[in-house]
Amino acid sequence: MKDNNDMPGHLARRFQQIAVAVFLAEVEDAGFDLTPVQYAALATIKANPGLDQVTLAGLIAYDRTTITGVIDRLVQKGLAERRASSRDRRARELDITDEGRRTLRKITPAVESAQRIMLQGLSAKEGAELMRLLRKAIAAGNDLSRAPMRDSPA
Amino acid sequence: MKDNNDMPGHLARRFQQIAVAVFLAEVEDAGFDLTPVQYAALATIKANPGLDQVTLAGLIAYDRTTITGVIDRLVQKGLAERRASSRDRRARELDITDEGRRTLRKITPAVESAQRIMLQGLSAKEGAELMRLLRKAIAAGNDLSRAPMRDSPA
DNA sequence: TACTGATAGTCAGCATACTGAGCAATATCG
DNA sequence: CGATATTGCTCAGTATGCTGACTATCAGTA
Repeated sequence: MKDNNDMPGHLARRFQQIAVAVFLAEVEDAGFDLTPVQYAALATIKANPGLDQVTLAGLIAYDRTTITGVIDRLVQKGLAERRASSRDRRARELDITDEGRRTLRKITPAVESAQRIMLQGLSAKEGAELMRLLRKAIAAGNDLSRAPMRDSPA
Repeated sequence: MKDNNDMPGHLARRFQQIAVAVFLAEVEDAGFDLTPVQYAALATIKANPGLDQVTLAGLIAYDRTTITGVIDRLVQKGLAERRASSRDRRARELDITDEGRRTLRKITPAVESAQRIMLQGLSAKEGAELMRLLRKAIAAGNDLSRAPMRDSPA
C-alpha cells in the first residue's frame, strides 16, 4: 500500500507549499507585499531590461497566460512598466521602475532568509544535494509542462 | 548575482509544475479526469472510511478551505459521499463510493507511471535520495504553512 | 504582393491555495 | 447550569496555473 509520502508528486506539492508560506512570511516581516512569483518576475525584468512578456515567461517558466496578471499587479504597484514595443507592435516591452529597484534591494535579505529557512532541516551538504537533484529532475522534465524554461533568444 | 536556479523555492515551484503536468497527462491517457489533489484526497478517504474533512485535510496537508471544493468535485463526479455525522452535527463524514473504488483501482498504473516519469532524469538511487531529502526538509518546515500535516487523531 | 502560418498578448473558465470572516455546534470551566 | 472558548465547515476575495479560443501582427513564400 503506497503512502502519499512515497509519491514524489505529493512531496513536491508539500515542499512548495512550505516554501511559499516561508517566503510570504519573511517578506511581510520585512514590510513588503510581494509574492514569490512577483519577485522572480521583477528580478528577471531587472536583469533583462526591455524584454517582452514571452521571453520573460520563458526565462522563469511561467505560462504566458499567467504572466499577464502577474505583470498587471507589478505595474499596479508601481514596480514595473509595460509599454508597446517599437519593433513589434504585438509585443510589450517591460522595465523595472526606480521604485521596483528600491524594493528589490530592500527585500533581498528577507528573500535570502526565506531560502535558508525552507532548508533548515537539512545540513549545508544535504541542501546543496537537494538542489542539485531538483535541477537534474527539472532539466529532464522541462518539456513536459506547458510552460518550459526557455533561454533568452539573445 | 543569485540566479533563480539557485533558489530552492524556485526549484520547488518548477518541480511541482512538472509533476502536476505529468500526472494529468498520464491520467488523461488512461481515460480519466482526476487532478493530483483529487487523487490524494480520494485515496486517503478510501484508507480512512468515515473520516471528517478536517482530519482528511490534516492527513494530506490541505487547507481546510481548499478541501471543501475538492470534495465538492469528488462528490459531483460520484466518487465520494459526504453526509452529516451522527456524533458531531458540525462534521461531515466522508466515504468512497463503489465507483470511486473502481476508479482508484483502474487509475493506479497511470499514477505510478507518472511518479516514474517525474524522476526520469535521476537514477534509482538519486530518486530515493531526492525523496529522502524532501521528506526531511518538509518535516522540519511542517508547521510553517497554514495547512501542516497532522496524524489521524485515532 | 496576396496567402498562409506562426507569434504576442489577452480573455473566459476552471482548479488549487490562501486570508479572513462568519455560523453552528461542541467542549470546558467556573 | 451558563458563559466562554474552541472546533467543523463554509464563503468572499485574491493570486497562481492551466486549457482553449481569439485578435492583431509579423514572417515566409508562391
